[in-house]
Amino acid sequence: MAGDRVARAVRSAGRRPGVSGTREAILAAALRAFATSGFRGASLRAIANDAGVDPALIRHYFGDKASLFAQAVADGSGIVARMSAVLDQRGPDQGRRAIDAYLGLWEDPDNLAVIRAMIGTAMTAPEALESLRGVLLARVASRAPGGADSPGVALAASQLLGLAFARYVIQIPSVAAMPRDELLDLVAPTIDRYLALGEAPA
Amino acid sequence: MAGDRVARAVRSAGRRPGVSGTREAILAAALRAFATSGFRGASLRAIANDAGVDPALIRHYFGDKASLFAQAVADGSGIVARMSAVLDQRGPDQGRRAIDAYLGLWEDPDNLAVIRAMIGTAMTAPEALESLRGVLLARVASRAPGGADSPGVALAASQLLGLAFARYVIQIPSVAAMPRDELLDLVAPTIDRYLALGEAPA
DNA sequence: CCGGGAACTCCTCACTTGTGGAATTCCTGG
DNA sequence: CCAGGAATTCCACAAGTGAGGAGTTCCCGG
Repeated sequence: MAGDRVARAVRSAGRRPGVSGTREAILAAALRAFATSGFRGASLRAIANDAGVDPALIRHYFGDKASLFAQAVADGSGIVARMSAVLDQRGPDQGRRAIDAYLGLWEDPDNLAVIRAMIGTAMTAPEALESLRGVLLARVASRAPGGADSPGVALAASQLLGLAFARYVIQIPSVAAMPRDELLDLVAPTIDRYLALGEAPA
Repeated sequence: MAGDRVARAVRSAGRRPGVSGTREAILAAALRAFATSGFRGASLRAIANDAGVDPALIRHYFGDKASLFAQAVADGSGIVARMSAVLDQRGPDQGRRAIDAYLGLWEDPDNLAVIRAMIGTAMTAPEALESLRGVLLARVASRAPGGADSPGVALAASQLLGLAFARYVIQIPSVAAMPRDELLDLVAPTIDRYLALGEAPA
């Protein structure tokens, strides 16, 4: 039997040659897992398996499960900035363009994973809610014309959120199946009206 | 020592005298747990403990954890009917009345628990998503004028959902702190416009 | 060229979870 | 008044969890 397991065998332990991108693979897998199973439901073993890696490596790189989550969300949270930046542009067809850009963000599977991870965890973990609100508000508040965070922008954001939720999460047929152009036509006036609230104040 | 543990002692096993309302206590505790921890995160032992009951009683009454969830949601899902009924009433100030009624539903802690349980679980458990969509659509589809489920009603629902989410879950300051009347004034035109879509088709 | 540290794997521990069986006490219908 | 069932408890199990220790292989700076 000693002659049997010659060289490679089980590839046992030890460092691999070359660069491996393991860290990034773990973060991506973690985001997927947190998005689809929530914080508690996502298991480190499943994440490691998805990343093609030993579970102990997660501990090696990130320590805690909570730290893993924080890192994964922070890593992918550039999309939060892009989500709120969507409402920055002004102009004649600002509503149409905002909705179009916003829906585009939700249609990217990677972004969807981040969003679902944040919202899903925010629903079940108070401290995650804190950080989510913090990140969202830091952006929203920064671009208010009047200094405070503007009701118009917030209402526009609420419509966009509800729309994306209905279309991509709950998947209500009439909204999920509607052609993009038609959706834009129907919802753009709403966004335009909300955004105009901040421009003609008292 | 025999004289010591006279009567009550550890209250060991056996049926309790009188009615107990245990079933209802379990359902209520389950709803709380699912709302705050999600489907996976809620443990049967924690639910039983919250209800002041032995974990095995859950199995006795409901069998599966999934069945428990289904029962708990179905039990509290009168609110789903009320949520979609909100969009039934027509008239001059239909938008205002719909928003007012809808927000009222979210402000009841019991209802909020059901909603959070459904949404939180829908985000993290595909099979729960199926049943959630089914329940919602059975109601929404039933009152469509054209026979199919109407885009106008669905869009109105998406705005209401996003609004409630921003106000009660994420708690964006400018939306959460806004007086009810002001909110109604700002959002009612949107709802009115969406609902009018179904009335003047081609 | 060699030694320290980084990358990586295996194994184990203590704990929690969902599920289920068996026993006990009480209520109620005949 | 008594038998059957309902309500309730304790105990046990197998599986999965997060955490951590110990060892192995490789890379790179001196």
